[in-house]
Amino acid sequence: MSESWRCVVDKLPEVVARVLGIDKSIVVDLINTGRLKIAPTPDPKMGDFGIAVHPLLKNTERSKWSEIGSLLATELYSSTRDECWVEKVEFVNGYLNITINYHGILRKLVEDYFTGKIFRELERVGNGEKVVVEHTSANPVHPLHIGSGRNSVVGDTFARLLSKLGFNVETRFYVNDMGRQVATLVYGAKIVESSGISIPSSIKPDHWYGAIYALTNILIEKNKLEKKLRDKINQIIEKTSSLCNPCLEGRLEGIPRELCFEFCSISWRKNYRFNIKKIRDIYREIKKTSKTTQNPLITELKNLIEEYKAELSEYIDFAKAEARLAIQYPELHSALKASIRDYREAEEEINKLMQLAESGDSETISLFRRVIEPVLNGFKETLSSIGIYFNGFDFESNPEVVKTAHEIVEELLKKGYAKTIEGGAIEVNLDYAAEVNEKVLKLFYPDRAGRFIVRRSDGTTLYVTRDIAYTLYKFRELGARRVYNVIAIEQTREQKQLKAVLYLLGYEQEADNLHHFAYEMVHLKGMRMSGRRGVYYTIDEMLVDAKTNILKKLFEKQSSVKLEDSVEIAEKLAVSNVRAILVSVDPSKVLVFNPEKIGEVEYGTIIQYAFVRAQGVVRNLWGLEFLDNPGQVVEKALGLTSRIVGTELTIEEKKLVEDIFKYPSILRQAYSEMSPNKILEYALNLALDFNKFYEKYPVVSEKDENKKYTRAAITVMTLILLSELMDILGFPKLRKM
RNA sequence: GGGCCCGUAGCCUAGCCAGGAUAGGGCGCCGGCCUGCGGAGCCGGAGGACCCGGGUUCAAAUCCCGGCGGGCCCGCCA
Repeated sequence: MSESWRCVVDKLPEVVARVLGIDKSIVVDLINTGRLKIAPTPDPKMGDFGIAVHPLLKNTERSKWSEIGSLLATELYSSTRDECWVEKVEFVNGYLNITINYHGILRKLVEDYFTGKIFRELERVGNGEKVVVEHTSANPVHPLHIGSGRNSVVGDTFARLLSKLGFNVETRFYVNDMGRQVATLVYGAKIVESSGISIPSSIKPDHWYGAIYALTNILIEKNKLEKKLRDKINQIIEKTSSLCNPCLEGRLEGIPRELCFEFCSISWRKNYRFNIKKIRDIYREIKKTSKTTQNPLITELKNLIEEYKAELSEYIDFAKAEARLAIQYPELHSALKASIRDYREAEEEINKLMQLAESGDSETISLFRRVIEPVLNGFKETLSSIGIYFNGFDFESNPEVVKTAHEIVEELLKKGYAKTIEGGAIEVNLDYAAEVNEKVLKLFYPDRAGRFIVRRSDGTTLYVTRDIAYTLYKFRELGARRVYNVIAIEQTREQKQLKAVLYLLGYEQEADNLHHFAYEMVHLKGMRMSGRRGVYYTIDEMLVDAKTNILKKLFEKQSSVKLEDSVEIAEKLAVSNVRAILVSVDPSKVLVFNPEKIGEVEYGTIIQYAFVRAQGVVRNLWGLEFLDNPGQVVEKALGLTSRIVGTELTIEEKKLVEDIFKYPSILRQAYSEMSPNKILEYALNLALDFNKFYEKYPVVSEKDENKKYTRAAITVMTLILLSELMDILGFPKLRKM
């Protein structure tokens, strides 16, 4: 269809110039500047696409529009009918509506698709260029949840798309094995190990270690908060006590007597058991008083109590999380609780572990690796269940990369972009860099570029520093010509800093070819996820929920599918639906997901169903199984080319032909705009349009041979495209359902 | 305080960058349709201040300005 557009647009200037007696170049200019626009019509009855010619008629009286318009239509028709597959041109209130001869297009499509020309052309986009896609890269301290799942699916889908476009794609998982979070996990795991507890064979390792991490973190944080709360209470007691006498003696302006009594009550009973409830009562009174009084002592006390309340609610969150985990994992809870008594000791231990790991202490590094390994195995298991595999895992603690990180710091110092600041840390001044380097300026504009630390005062590197080194590794060691980092949008600043440093160090090409593929967060309805508290909705659970839902439906409708097949089918549909949900929304938008409604979002099922139906047609037509031998089906279909003649296409058929025509441009668009959601949307539309076509027009039993083979060709093209799209979307392919 | 992103029916979403006709889908809701290439479907219906207010234009969901609401970022964290 777009070829027809282009063709018509090419002819347009000459026709318009002739009819309106204006200069051809004016029209060309209007088209090039987008003032003359071409777009699909809102209703196929009006034609297939229309050109809005209002700007040309601007100076013409409205009453003469139809006269001139009709003339334009006739002239345009006669000069495009043969070359541009145009069947009809009509003028309707300011639009030239063009109806296409779909048969011409269909014949071309059939040839291009069945000879594979379309797919070969698409592979020339990448032309074998090496591209590294880093995705998932979740901290190995808890199982993959729906947020990391979005990363995985978006990244994997994009990588698959790049492969289809002929890029030589390598996917990498960056394992963070030396940060504070991992150190916390290792600290907890050591306690568990020394208590003689080993992982039960029935529990998936990432979930087990996720519980250890959460409990360790919770116990430390709780302990810390307990101490803070106690301090705060003491401060409140002190404050109120000091107010007691002055208040009673009427030396505090604007404070009611009742409040004074409350103050004193606290003061007088401070040597007995303290009643926490009292604080609430006082707070209520103080809030009332603070509305009428400006007394700074009251404001001070109010702030103090508000801080206390905030800390208390945080404490309660942790306590709840602890209680839940204590019930689920009693042995872990009691072991950890017995050992984590003072948060200062624990944090000291954790810091020690971090420093040892960063300094390259081989024993510590291997301890870290040993703890992380089972978690990574859990990740791999989850990911493989949704069809995601990596070409490699890169460890942050890799000595080579750490060494490069230090070299980068030296280089930055030498070039004058970084300097040692007070306290001994090394800081990069990007504000200065932005003044001398336009690329850096543009990267952050209109925001200030700012400064950031690349080496701590104790000599260790930071995440960004190591990330810079890792990026160079991707280009130099992995041989990437281009790199996509699928990383949460919240890390945009860090990704810019990384890019800026590449520019500053003279890696201009690498910086230009480094892309941050940013995606927004996933919010769960009715749940605030937090890895630190062990609250998350995991991919594993999501898959089970989806599967259960599908099975329930399957049994309700009493399908002809055999019982032993139904579980497998439900599993594959679950994978499709889960992947579809996670890729369905534009990456720049927050994805809100309600686990309760998992059975209601079934994009995957819809696509699978169309795929199964199309296979059914081929099966009945030629007795061929597409999944066993797609080549044979295509060959058979190619034989139809000569038999596609003459018949008028129905609206549903036209719609499908249009869809099929769009395929290459959709892939290119999804690639250049980094929006894999467009692939899903397109696949969904194709499936829906196919369902409508399928419902209305028989293929196998059609008596009119022209119609029959035309429809067969459309069906096979749809089948091939659905198959290609499912490759990209990472759906398993069903034969029956 | 500064910077970025998002705001489209009860819910979710496309369209916005490159302004055009009746704002496209899906879920949910209501009403129809099974001797069929498998009904996990199809047909029809109800349901919209395209967040608000200005501006530019023959024409604004789309561009510009100003608000409002939500999210994210501005660490010797990762």
